[in-house]
Amino acid sequence: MSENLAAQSDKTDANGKDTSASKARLRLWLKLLKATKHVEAELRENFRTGFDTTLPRFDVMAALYRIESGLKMSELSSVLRVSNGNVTGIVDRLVDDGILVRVPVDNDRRATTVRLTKAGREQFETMAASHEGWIDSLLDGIDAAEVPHLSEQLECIARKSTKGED
Amino acid sequence: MSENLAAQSDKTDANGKDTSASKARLRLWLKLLKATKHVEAELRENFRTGFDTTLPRFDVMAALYRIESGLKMSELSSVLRVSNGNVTGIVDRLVDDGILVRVPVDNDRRATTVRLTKAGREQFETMAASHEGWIDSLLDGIDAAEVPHLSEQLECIARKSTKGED
DNA sequence: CATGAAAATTTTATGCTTGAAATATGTTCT
DNA sequence: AGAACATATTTCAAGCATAAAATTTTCATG
Repeated sequence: MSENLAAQSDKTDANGKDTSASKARLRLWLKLLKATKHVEAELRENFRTGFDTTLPRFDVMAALYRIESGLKMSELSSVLRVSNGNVTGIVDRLVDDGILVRVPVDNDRRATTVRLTKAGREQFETMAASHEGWIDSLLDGIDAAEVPHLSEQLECIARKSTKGED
Repeated sequence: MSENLAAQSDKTDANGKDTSASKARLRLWLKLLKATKHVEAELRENFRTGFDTTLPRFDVMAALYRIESGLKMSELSSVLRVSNGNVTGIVDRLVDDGILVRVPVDNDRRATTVRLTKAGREQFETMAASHEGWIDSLLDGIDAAEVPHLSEQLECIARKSTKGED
């Protein structure tokens, strides 16, 4: 849990804020969380009012759009990093809406592949264009020149779990 | 939705990656999301196995710990930026567990104030110490010198919604 | 080929989250 | 006082999310 615990003891700045490294990281985390939640909330609202859909549905569609041959349920679940049961529910609803189809897998009756329908692909393309615009304007407070550096810092956080495949 | 759309047209780098500003922001957003989800997942797991509780419960307790006099349901909901109905449910369960009490508000029988019990304060202190340590180690890939700059960038994203009260 | 372990998925129980409708109380204005 | 509006909270329906148990099918091995 970090080696230099002995060294730091309630330093505070002129405003009384704790300046220890761990408090600074805690504040950074809160800001990270706040920024992310803010963007997520805006996106959710935009998806809801603009397309009557949700972020999780969009995420599933996005994953399947890239892989035209489709993905197995377990692959979807691992790409999206959500639980198996969760994927089952989201996919069920997307199938009901004609956006996805389940295709049996040859030689393995346990598994099913999931693919976008034509309608699903078309809907995704429309939504993806809007989505990119929304993100662009939500993040327009960030100087373009800073983006690479910022990206790199964020990688440092995510890196430890996932063998970073972009 | 951003003024300079006419100017950018499918530039790609040596690896075929789209290098337009909006794609770069999109990738930044995906990294931001990934980092945040990763930390959240670790925290959830730690709260679950270590204290048999959840992040939303901790958030409620944290908000109430700072304000000893308690908060009204609506205040909690606005501090935490979650819906009213959501707070109702979380508070209900925390009250059942003896961590919170509901106190009627004088002169307004519509409202109730919510406060931590003594047990609640004690539990929170224990958990907050662990929480700070978890964050410290989850973010230890970030150079301490970078924290202020990074914080500032993140503020740029969150700023547009919330009149930033830290 | 039987049996048991492993794999893919679904089901179940519980909780978080939202938006909208409902309930109850308070305030204002005539 | 009564009507109309506003505020505080809860309830409701739907969906998202998890972990754990259950189901079905496959595979390996004796």
